[in-house]
Amino acid sequence: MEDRSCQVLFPSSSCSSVDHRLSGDQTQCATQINNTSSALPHHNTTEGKKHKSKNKEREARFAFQTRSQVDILDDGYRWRKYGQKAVTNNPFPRSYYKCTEKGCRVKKQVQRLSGDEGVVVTTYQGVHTHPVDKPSDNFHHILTQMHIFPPF
DNA sequence: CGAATTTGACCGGCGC
DNA sequence: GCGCCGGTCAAATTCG
Repeated sequence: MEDRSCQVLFPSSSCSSVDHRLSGDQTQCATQINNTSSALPHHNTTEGKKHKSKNKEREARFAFQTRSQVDILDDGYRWRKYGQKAVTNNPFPRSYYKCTEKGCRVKKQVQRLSGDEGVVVTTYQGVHTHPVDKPSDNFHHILTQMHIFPPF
């Protein structure tokens, strides 16, 4: 376990099967508000076209722990925070990020270890479809890496 | 002015 | 069936 140069193995070509990606495009979130008469700002009654279940297959997950003081590690991609929730058994909240890349629906989860606030757990979900355009030398020492495979 | 962030609400699954 | 937990969206706000 020597630190060569803070090189992180991304799930690009390591995974055995690459057919995890959808071959078409079904999963499209067309959740758009086209009803202005709705007094309720939340979810329309006429909607309900959320294809979600059916394919319980989840994208491969890649998690690794790093020692950092900031939750936001610059890996060369731009992330947009879309949520923050506190998990039980953890004094620190978990942050949810999404890749701002067009067509790239990669999600990232950042969570601090309970007890060790110096350790940050970053979990990537999905794979990037675009290459990095920025040097990701900001990576700190990777403590542990783990590949989480979908239930099936 | 646009994009990113913040925060609260709601949904969906699971456990009891 | 209800409550809990985790995850996502969406409107408002702030930053650039």
